[in-house]
Formats: sequence, structure tokens, C-alpha cells
Amino acid sequence: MGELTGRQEMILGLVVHEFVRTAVPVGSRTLVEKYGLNVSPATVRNEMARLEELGYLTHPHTSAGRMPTDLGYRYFVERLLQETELPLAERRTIAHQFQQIRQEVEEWMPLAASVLARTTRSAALVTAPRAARARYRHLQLISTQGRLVLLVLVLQGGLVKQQMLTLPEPLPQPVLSEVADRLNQLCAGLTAEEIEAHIPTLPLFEADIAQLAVGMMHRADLSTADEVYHDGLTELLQEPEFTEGGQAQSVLRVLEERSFLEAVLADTLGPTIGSVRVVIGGEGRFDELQACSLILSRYGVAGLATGALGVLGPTRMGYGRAISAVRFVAGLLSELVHDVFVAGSEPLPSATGRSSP
Amino acid sequence: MGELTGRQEMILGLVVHEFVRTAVPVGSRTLVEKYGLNVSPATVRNEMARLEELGYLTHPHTSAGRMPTDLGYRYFVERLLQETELPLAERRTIAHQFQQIRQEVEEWMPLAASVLARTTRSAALVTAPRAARARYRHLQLISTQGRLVLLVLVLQGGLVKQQMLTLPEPLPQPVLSEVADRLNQLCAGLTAEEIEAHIPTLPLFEADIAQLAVGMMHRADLSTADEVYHDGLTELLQEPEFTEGGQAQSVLRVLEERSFLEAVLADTLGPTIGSVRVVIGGEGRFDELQACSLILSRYGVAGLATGALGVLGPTRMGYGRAISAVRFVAGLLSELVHDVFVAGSEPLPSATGRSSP
DNA sequence: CTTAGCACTCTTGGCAGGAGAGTGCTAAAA
DNA sequence: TTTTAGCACTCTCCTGCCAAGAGTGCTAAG
Repeated sequence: MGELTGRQEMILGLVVHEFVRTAVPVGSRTLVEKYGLNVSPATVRNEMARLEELGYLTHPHTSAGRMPTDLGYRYFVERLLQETELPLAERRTIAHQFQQIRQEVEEWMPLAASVLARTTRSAALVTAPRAARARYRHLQLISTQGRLVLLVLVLQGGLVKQQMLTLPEPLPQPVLSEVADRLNQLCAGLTAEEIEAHIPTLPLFEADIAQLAVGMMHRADLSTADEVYHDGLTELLQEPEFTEGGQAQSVLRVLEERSFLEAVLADTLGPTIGSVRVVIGGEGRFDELQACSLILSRYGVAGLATGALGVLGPTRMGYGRAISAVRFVAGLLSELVHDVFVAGSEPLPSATGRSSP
Repeated sequence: MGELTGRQEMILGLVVHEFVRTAVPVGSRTLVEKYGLNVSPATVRNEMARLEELGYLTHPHTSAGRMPTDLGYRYFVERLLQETELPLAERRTIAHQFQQIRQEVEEWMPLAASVLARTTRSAALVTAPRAARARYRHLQLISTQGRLVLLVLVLQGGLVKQQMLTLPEPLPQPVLSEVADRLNQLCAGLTAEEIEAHIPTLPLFEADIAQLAVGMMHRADLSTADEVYHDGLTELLQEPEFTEGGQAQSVLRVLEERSFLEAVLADTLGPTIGSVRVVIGGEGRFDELQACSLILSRYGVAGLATGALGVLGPTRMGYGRAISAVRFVAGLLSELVHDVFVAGSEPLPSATGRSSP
């Protein structure tokens, strides 16, 4: 990415800004008039031509204004966008909402999605936090009538898995609880492999149960994202680039084809917490996202449990605001996860004043 | 809804059939030729004019073919559609898939949604089964480090709720387990109110925990649908009626605005299990669904736990197949729920041969 | 009651022409 | 050397127009 002169940068920035606002290719005259530049449209045209040569702008057709290319957005995001934060008032209300549902584990993800969608006016995606390697925390066996038993396995980080099993003969609840307790003492904090090592030493019935739990943990390890919470799809599809045919579906595919989302996450997000990644226009690898940009970040506690969250919008999106919002919400969620895992007992420091690395 | 002559019914039926297939208004000549009627187009025209007068057909404009009105579809569904079932082979494979994941509680809903979406080529919506009144089944307290404790509450039917709480002082896991056990013995099978009645008799700490559980149960009672699983939205949005502007959003609103879905379910589905309801074109009450039809059914075990599932398609949808699919999948899910709740110990009778009332 | 015939209406696609917007280029001005 | 004015050029967008095609509604005859 070559260097641009100050004026070229300014013009690129203005084109991005104006195009994001209006969704209409912007011409030289409009730019000069709207932003009170003290050069003539002709000069701007020359610079625009140069920017186009370098690949930062395009033309839909000869007599139309300019619009940024994906490369143009990239330059904008990486060099022109000064790091910014959401306004304090907004941070306050958001932090307050999270404070409200601090105890309600199930509300975390939906709230994060809703907040992201609302503040960025785009679609938001949030995956639940998961341990890199599932670790056993607690198991319980709940007898239904008959020989049918519900096995509830709680993994470290609060992820709950359920499975049913049929006993060869009915057992009373106290016996089941006792079995569960013994396993709990033995297995707390272990990974699937570590538990497997113990199995041969266990009495028959307990070994069976442990084997089931191991299976559930393995399955949990395999899938990267169990549930994807989303919000704001309707707002996204109101954007002009999606109101026409085909485009809407490709966006939905991201949601419904889990494998696709997993690929994107794996490709663009390492295990690093805190940094925000920006994927513009699919970056050649994801055709379905040609018209979209993704702002992604990982949240959670490194090495213990992490999830991902992000904003999906048209390439023509407000990157500054979106990046700040993603970073801020990721920070809040990380704090919540931190509580469940590392668990300080002191009251949380106010989240409002925080910002990321 | 007045009576129609046999020939009028036939023509209405053919118009529906043809329009569903092609999405193009159907003219009198095409009808005669494609279906080998031995009357002339003019006769068909006369009948069509009569059907239009009665409100079963419309014209987009003077020189276009006819297409069914919502009333026309309604007549078709209620009087012309003979009760039918999915082909045996298809029922077999579907039942087999459910058999495979019988034990995997978390897979039920996604599978149901996926199967419905695929067999009807429309969007499918499935809500998790919920007890009419939440009933306590099992609670457990899992200590994190420090004073933070994770409370996991399992309700009858397998619904799991989690919440965190902060203790005034740290307690070791065995003490917590003991408290949980005492509450479990006392509260198993009770509703929120019944537990509340016990609270004054409990020691202080246990009373607090019980109060929390009661709160969680109340909250569970309030919301009709916690999670809505969906699949097949992409296929739906490929239909010609949604590829153009505005329409796509209104469909997504159904998904994202939970309150809306709750309203629809409450309005159209009583607590009755097994019957299939058809909502055509929003029926005047739901503007967002003007272009859509919903095929809905409740599943589960009456009085214990029920959920809803359905297919969302364009009004121009294959009603026969959709209704059969919804009924069949609802039946399969009901059996699964039956197992968890009422819990027979005998192996399931093969679902393939079953059909609903 | 059915049908043939015919006039009528409305959509669709193609084509032409003018307005508007914005560019690219050239030559003059700073 | 950079900036600017001027001008020709290109392309979209809208409008009006025309012909083809599809399908109807009506009327009068079978």
C-alpha cells in the first residue's frame, strides 16, 4: 500500500465519508461544495484520477462520481481512521444495561447482539463463550419415571449439555445422585482425555456415565460455535445495497450455514483477545460477503473461554463507530466472562471508563 | 364462504395449482391446454369472472391471467385439499434422522427446523418445548473461586436456566451441594407459587436460594418463547415475491421481534396439540405477513410441556405438502417430549407409520 | 349453457431523444 | 510546476412512442 500525499488522503477520506452517508457515488463538485475545499473541482478531479489509478477509488461508469474500492476502505480504516471511542453517554447506558443483567447468564449474548445492532445500525453476531478445551465442571443425573435418565453436564464456563440415557433397570434418584457426586469429585476441572484415562479404574455403571460425558465433551470440542445470537438483520436489509435481488440471501447464508461462519472466524480471528479485525468485502476468500464488511473481535479470558462477536454491514458502513462499538462490547463481555471463570469477589470496577489495549 | 359448483371448484383448484408452480398469473387458454379440459377457454373465462366476483380470484390488471386471493387459498386449503401424507420413503428417512438424535436433546430443535425447511423449501420456525407452568426439577450450586456461585436450575422438561450470585462469604462446594440437595428434596415437581409458600419455613440461606429459583421460574413463565430455532430463510428469500425490495425485511421482523412471534402464536394457536393451523396472508391482523402464509402446529404433551413449530412461506406455497410435513414433524417431536416427561421405558414404536388425528 | 369471434386493455421490450451529471483533456494562468 | 477554466465527450435516466403479445369482456350465434 503506497504512500499518499496529505491532500490525497483527505480526498479519499472525504469520499469515504460522503459515500458512507449517501450511498451515491460522489463527484468532484459536490465534494468541493459540501466540504468547503478551497481548490477547484478540476484539481479534485485530478487527484481522484490519481487515486483511481492507484486502486483506491472506482467509477461505476464514465460519467458517475467516485466511490471507494475495498482497497480504499482498507486504507481508510488502517491509516486514516483515528482511534475513537463511543461517546461517554452512550458507553454509560450500555454499561448500565450490562450491569443490570450481570447475574442473568442467558441474557448476556442477546443483550450484546442487541446493543451492537442498535449502535451500529447493522447486523450483529455473537457466539457464546467456550473453553478452548472443554473442561468438566459438574454433572448431574436426574431420574425421570421409568429407566429414562436425563444427564446434565455443566462445563467450565457455564456451558450446559444435556443428554438422555436409558438404564438397563430403574434406579432411585439418591443412587443416581451419589454416582454423580463421585464422578464430580473425580473429574472436576479435567478435560475429556484426562477423564478417559480414569475410566478403566471406575465401577461399571460409573464408567458408562463417564464415557457418555466424555463423548459430550468431545462433541463440544469439535464445534467452534454452538449458538450464534444475532440481531439487526432487518436494519441491515434496509440498506440500499441489499434491497435488490440476490444480495440478501448471501448475507443470510452467513447465519444459517454454520460451517461458513466457523471458517470465517477461524481464518480471521486467532485466539488473541482484544484486537479488532476488519474484513472488507470478503477479501477475495468469501464470495458471499462481497458487498459486506465484518468487524470482528474475540472476547473472554485467554486460555479459559472465549467467544467471538462482530458486526456485519455493507462495505459502505461507518467503520469508526462500528469498531469502537465492537471493542467496547467485547470488553464488557470479557469482564463478565472473567467473573464466571476467574471470579473475583470484589465488586466490578465501573466499565464505563475502560478502554482496550 | 358460499358454495361453489363442482366446475368452479375445479378451476379454482387448477389456478391455485398452476400459480403455485409458476408464480405467473394464469390465463384461461393455458389452463385449458395444460390440463386438457374439454371446454373452451371462453367458458373458463366466464367461470373465472364469477370466481372473481365472489372474491376467490384477482387480476393484477385487465389483460393478465388470474391468481388466487387469500380467500381463494383459504377455500382451497379448507375444502379442496384432501388430507394427505408425505410419501412413505420420506417419512422413513425423517423418522430415522430423529431416531438418531433421540438422546441428544439439544439437537431436536435444529433438526426439526432443518427437516421442515428442506422438505417444504420454505423457512421453518421451531420453539423449544416449555411447561405451561414451570415446575422445579433440580437445582445445583457450583462454586467458582471466591464468593461467586453459579446456580443451575433444571426445570421439568429439561429447560435449563442459569444465574450467578455473590455470597456474603465463601462457602465450600460440599456445603453448597448439601443446600441444593435439601432444596431438591423439598421442591421437586413444584411450581413457583408452591415453592414460595415454603420459603418462610426455610433457614435463611436456603430461603435466599429458593427465592432466586422462584424468580427464575417466574421469568420462565412470562416469556412464551425463549429461543426460536429457524432454518431455510435463504431458500425463502429466493422466491420471486421476496427478491424485490421491502418484502424481505418484513419476514425477518417475524424472527427478530420476539414479541411479534409471540402474538402470532398466542392468537392462532390455542393450547391444543396436534391440529394444524393455516394463517394466510396475515389474515388482516399481521401486516408484516401480507405476502406470507404460516402453517403452525403445537407439539408436546398437553398440560406438561408444549412448543410450537411451523413453516413460513409465500402465500403461493405448496399447502398440501407443508401441512403434511408440519403435522408429521410435530408428531415426532411430541413423541420425544413425551419420553422426557412421561417417560415410558419401553422402546419407541416406529414413528413411520403414525399419523395424527 | 356453451362457444366463436372480436374489440379492447394493459404489459413488455425496443428505440430514440433530451436533460443532467461528471469526467478527461488541453491550454492558459499562477 | 501546479492549479484552474473551459469544453467536448460519455453515460445514465427519464420520457414518449410504437408494435407485439397476452388475456379479457362482451355479444351473438349454436
